Amino acid sequence: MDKIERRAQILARARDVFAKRGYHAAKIEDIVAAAKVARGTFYLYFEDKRGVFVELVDRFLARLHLAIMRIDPRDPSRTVAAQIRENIVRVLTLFLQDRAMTKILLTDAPGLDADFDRKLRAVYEEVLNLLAGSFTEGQGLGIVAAGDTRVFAYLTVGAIKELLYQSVMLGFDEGSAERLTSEVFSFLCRGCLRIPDES
Amino acid sequence: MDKIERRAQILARARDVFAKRGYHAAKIEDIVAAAKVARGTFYLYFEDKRGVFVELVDRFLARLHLAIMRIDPRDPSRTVAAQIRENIVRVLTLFLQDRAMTKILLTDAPGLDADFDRKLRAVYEEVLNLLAGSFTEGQGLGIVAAGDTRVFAYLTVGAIKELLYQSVMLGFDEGSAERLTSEVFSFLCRGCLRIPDES
Amino acid sequence: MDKIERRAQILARARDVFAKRGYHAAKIEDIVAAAKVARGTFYLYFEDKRGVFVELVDRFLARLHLAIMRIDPRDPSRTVAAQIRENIVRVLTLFLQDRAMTKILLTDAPGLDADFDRKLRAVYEEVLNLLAGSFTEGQGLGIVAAGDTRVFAYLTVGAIKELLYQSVMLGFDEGSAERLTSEVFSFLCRGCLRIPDES
Amino acid sequence: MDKIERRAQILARARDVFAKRGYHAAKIEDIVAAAKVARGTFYLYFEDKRGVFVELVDRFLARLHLAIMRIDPRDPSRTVAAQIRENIVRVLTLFLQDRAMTKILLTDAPGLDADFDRKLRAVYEEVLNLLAGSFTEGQGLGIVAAGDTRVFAYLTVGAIKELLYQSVMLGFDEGSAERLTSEVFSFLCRGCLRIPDES
DNA sequence: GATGAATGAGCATTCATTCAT
DNA sequence: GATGAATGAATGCTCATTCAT
Repeated sequence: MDKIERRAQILARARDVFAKRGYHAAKIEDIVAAAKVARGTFYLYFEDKRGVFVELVDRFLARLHLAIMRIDPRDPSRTVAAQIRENIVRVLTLFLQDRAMTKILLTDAPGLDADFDRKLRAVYEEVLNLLAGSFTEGQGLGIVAAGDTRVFAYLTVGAIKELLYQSVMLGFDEGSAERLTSEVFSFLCRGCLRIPDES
Repeated sequence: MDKIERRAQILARARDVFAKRGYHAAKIEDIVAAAKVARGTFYLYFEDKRGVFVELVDRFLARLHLAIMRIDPRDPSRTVAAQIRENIVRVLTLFLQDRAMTKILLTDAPGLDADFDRKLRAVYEEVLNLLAGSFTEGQGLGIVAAGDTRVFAYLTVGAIKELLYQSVMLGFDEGSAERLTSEVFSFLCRGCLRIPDES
Repeated sequence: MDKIERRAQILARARDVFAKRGYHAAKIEDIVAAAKVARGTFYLYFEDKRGVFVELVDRFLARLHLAIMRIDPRDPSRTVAAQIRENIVRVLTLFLQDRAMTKILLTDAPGLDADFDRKLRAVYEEVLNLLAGSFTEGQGLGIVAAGDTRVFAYLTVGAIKELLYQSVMLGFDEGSAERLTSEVFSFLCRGCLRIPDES
Repeated sequence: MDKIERRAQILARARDVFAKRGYHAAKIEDIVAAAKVARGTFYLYFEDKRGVFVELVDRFLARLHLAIMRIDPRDPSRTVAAQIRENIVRVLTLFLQDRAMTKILLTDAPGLDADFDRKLRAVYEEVLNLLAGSFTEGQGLGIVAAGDTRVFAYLTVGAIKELLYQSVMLGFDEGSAERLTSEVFSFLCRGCLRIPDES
């Protein structure tokens, strides 16, 4: 087993342990036992416990980044609606394909420490800005409701995060991505209440 | 200062410390220093570190419980819409009035340990069932869209949780409850996209 | 309840707690709870935890002292044998009447700390010297076997201590003193083996 | 130094510390200092403080068990008297060779906690039963005096325990085993008093 | 490189003792 | 005197990290 493989092995087992036990309850002991390497070997490949954790989250965030594509209203080949759905389906699929990382990202990553929180918020901010920006742009095109687009972004992201968390916790399979996308998309288009909104 | 006050004092300072540092980084040392009591005094009022934490969360959840009231479609004095808005405003106000607890509940409470997680999920499940049940009832009355009401519940709760978390992190004041309620209510009624939903 | 009584009350309850739990496992909390006085009251009557313990042992040792009377071979009214038997019966009765103190003296008193151990050894030494001295005297009178009288003293005291300890632990009642005295006396006179001793 | 040696090293130093200070006054700090290992190393080899202590006692009790051999009255090669003397000499030698363990066993082991006390009593009971059984058997063969054999067993064991304790405390050397055996054997055969026993 | 034994700083918790009321 | 809340020194134990082999 070469260095690359060994590193990947530790990373993957660390991910499982973090997902199962949570960052604090996960002991280096658990990780090296799961990865079938010696304690010292762990430190040959990673700076420290925080190091593996951060790398796991960073890698996943990078993939998340790739999954989110800017909507182009002028794209002649795909409607805005289609592009939005594609984004949603890509994001849901990414998360549903990696349950462990979903759990880690949603429950352990925030609160690790001040430094990491800052970085996480920066990434999060970027996603929110992209989303809020798109909403603002969409308002100009008449395809987004009037209102505080930043709040729209929070509500949208929160709705999806919760759906993902519950899906992963309750064990929805990844095939659900399509169905869940429809539900989310509908929710974004028309909400769930059919009550005159006088506000 | 009598026992009740002293207990409240420690509880309040522990809350601040947990909110600021997170459960694991919060040391008993920090708590007693903040509460200006001796180490031993802390253990006079609470079983252990977990004990204060659990009590803080339990108390807050109890208040949350009181803030959520069942919607009565037959109430002649208040429309369903008004009742929903009142619920939302009560919940948002509760959280915005106690930033520390909001942070604790949203980032530290899940992941404390298996036992507490179970309890937390049970409470959460109750809220979700109430909401999903109301949605199902609402579908019969024609005031809730067709679809998986459990998913609606996840999306709704997630949207509100995220909004709250961001509000608290970014420092929105509690006066925002009214405005945020309007945004949430609109979102629930009409979503945010104005795109034909062919799904 | 006056001071004397209160003091006696605490002393008696402390004795029970020490006997039941042992010195280290006995908490001041247990003692004051058993004596039905406040924590602070305990310290009005006794220096500290060690203080009560030492007083209990001292008092008991004083009574033990009184129970052991020098054998007078010239006493015309009582034979030596009778005097020895009386000593044994008095000692056994004293211990059997106060099970708690028996347990405390035999298991907790030695090992309390270096200082107390010294004192205890001094008392013990006195008893041993008295006994060994009597044995030596007895050798002159032909009523004690030849041999190291100090060793005789150890063997005698040890035999009685163990018998007492077992009697108390197994719950012999104090009425057994007479019977046990006969057993001990016989043992001292003739041993238990009927084998020619060629040594 | 390999694992076995290191373990033995800690065990031996812990024994010395327990013997010198007593179980409760012995701090982990003292043990690791004496063993010249780090605090954590101690916990690498033993469960906890109670763990080392129990292991020390268990090991010693196992050796004690081996030292005590059943008397066979039909053995043509050795008289009963010789077998008894051999038992006594083996037991005395074992204890006199390990002063620290003698002190630990006699003063610290009883009273550690309820669980250990139970185990200890069980071992003790076994020895007593063996002894009392032998005495009963001996009565049938006419080589043991009439009387309560269980009491004989208590008296015998107590006499030896005390002799050992004093020997160790006062620093008799192990060469004394032979002489002490003679004294004990005589004591068991003929007692120490030369007074007509009319009981 | 790999190993796993060794390290020791760090922390929660206990409990004898004090002292303001 | 009596009370019991408050105190804080003391200590067992954990676990991330290091380093000799």
